[in-house]
Amino acid sequence: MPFGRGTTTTMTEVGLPRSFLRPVLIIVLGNGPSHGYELAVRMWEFGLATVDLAGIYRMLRVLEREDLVASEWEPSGHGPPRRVHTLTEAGAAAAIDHVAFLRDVRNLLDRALDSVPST
Amino acid sequence: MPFGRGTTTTMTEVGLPRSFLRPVLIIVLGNGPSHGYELAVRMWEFGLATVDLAGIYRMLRVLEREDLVASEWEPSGHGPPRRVHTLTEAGAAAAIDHVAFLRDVRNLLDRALDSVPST
DNA sequence: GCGACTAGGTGCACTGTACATCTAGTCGCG
DNA sequence: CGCGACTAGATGTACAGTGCACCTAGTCGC
Repeated sequence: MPFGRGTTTTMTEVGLPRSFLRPVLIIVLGNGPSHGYELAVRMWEFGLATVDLAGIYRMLRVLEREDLVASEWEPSGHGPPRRVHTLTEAGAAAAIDHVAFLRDVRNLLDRALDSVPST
Repeated sequence: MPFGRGTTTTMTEVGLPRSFLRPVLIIVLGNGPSHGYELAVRMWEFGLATVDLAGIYRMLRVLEREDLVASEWEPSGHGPPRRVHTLTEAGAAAAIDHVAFLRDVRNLLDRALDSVPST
């Protein structure tokens, strides 16, 4: 999974639209603290189609301003220092909400797709 | 279902994110030609959370520029004339693609939600 | 004539995002 | 040592999408 600089990992297969960046980012952070670069991998595995590193870093700053995420620098001794992000309590609550949101979207799609005649 | 002027029908229940406006609009148009005002109702029934009339009219113009939609004015004898929109051949093909897209999103969400420990 | 309702549309400010570009750390190699 | 590859994070900018307020214009009932 190579995440080149401004790369946008355009998979041949489809993926979740970019508008899921925020919920997915919070949810994968619920699987344990991590730094942006690795979060990109997790999000990609989660099904997000286009994973833009720049967008992730920006979103992490936004979430930090909103107190859903806290971060601290950690020397890696194997490259530049990493900024490790953790969900705050509010963030963990948000994660639960976002999972519920994704579930709702899935259920809506289920119902909606039933009503579509064509295949 | 009252769609006041700049109304944004904020349902208490959740709904599909606004980023689905384009695919949903094309899909509901596949159920038969219609005018913007009624399309809003169909989209709302389809599960779209926030239905902004202004956004729909704008999107219809965009789709027309892209030759996915054709429109003609029709006097209604019961209010102002309506602009009735029809899918072009390319639009019908796009509708099929968009249904497939929604199906893919649902399947991705299915898999992704399985991997989430919490409930 | 006037207000309610239907239908369509514009203007504008704000947000989100893609893409390019930049900094800076480690490691391996000649 | 000097240099390139790789990892990690960040900014700058231009452009698209959207939310909200507002505007036009038709019919109908009073």
